[in-house]
Amino acid sequence: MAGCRLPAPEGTATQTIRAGKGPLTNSNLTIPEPTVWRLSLYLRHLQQLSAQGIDKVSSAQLAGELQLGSAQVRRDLAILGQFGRPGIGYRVKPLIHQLRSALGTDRTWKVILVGVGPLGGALLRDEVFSREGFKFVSAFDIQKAKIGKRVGAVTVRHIDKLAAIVKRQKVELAMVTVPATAVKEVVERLIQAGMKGILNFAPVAINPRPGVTINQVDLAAHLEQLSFQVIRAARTNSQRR
Amino acid sequence: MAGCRLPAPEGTATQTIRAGKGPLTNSNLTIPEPTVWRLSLYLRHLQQLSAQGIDKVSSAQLAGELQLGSAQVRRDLAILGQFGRPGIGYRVKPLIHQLRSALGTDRTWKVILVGVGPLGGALLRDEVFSREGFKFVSAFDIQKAKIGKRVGAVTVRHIDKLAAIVKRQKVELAMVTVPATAVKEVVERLIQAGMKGILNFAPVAINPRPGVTINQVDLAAHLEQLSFQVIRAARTNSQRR
DNA sequence: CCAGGTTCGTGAAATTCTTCACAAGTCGGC
DNA sequence: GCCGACTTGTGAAGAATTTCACGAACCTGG
Repeated sequence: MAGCRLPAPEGTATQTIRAGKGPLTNSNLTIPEPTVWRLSLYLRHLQQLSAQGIDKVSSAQLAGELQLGSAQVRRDLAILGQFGRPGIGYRVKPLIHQLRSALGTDRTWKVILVGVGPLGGALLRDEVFSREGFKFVSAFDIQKAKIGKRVGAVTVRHIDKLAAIVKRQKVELAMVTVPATAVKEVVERLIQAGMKGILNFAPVAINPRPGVTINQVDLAAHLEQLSFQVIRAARTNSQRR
Repeated sequence: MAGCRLPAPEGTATQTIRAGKGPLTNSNLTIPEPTVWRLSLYLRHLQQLSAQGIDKVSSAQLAGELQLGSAQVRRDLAILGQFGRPGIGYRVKPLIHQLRSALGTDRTWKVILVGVGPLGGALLRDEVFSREGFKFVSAFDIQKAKIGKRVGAVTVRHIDKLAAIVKRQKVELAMVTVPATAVKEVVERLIQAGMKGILNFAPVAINPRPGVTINQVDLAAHLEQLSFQVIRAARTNSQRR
């Protein structure tokens, strides 16, 4: 999170379904940070609806299922352009397409993973990523014993091969699942190799470089948030006497 | 940074923590949601500093390392009570203690995990959780082949034993790493068993029950956020001509 | 074609969160 | 004991986000 609130010109596909009315295509709008996060939520949920054969949905329905306000849903979706139709709701398929376009997953991203421990291995095997447009092209580790092994769809290579492969294949995203002590060096290598985005799973803060986006996934923090909320719930309950 | 916002916007309640004077304390203050998330950040970073033998730190220093404003750091920490000393900064150890107290990790939480696939196995083996006060007491799966195996510190049991063990051991938190199709049923069982907090790793929205906190960790969403930011960075760069 | 029931998009209000800016506490040196 | 350099905590201002509430679009059935 940090101070990451940059302008986000949203000038994507101009596919305006509506006929008749002026094609109010989206223009240079900055998408609020909290909204971007919710876009992922919407996308995920719409995909489920789509899988169930549902082809239209109202803001109220989405809101109910995702525990949000309907106005919020409408405001969020309106940022992508006019997709809803009054009296009808949103058509699921086009909306999914538009969300992917906004998030950047309307194409395939090449991804590498560094650190094939238990967590790294699990991520390599998880099909959810390829389903969403992220394709592992290689994995790296420093332990000899792991080199050459096949995990998920890729073969583990020695980390010294990293730069070469990243450059040859023009990989733009990386997931880092190495021990905390190794993170700094690995990230440094990745940046040198020209990586554009890095997802770090170790609880270590990295000072960023211009032109490179570094995000962190802190699993312990997720549990802490849960613990906090559980306590809070208990407290407010007992106070509600 | 990463998990900026909570994946699942929960019923925004209010937590009260009281700020008195001395070391302990806290009372009726509602902690803003974004702040709670940052508290985890601070905690993680302070633990690192502490491990390096550093015993005091200023808001400006923390802010620099975590990419925040110093005022924000001070405002956040001030919620816990007066811990800083003008001219000095914050003492690391007590601050850690206070953060853990606020987040609820000043004690040990018993945790179970349901769904011992690759991801579940990785989580069971990850020591970061016990380091932060979360202790796995058992793991469950439905596949016969896995029952009885030892993963990390626990033995895998059949899911039918879930309710009994949860009740006997008074487990309050659960991590769910089962396939999307099974989530609903598993969550239902957990709630029946009296679970207080549930962390769901499948990309499925769950409708919450009163008294139970359900949070979601959506790994694909984290990648999507990264992809979005990378695109945005590229765009703003090219526009800056 | 109208009436009644829905539902979107969006100004404007309300709320929440962040940043500014400064009084006041703390330290070390002399 | 006083000075200058630092640093916190916090009112107040500012910015961002959410929510309200309403006009207009849209469908169905008469």
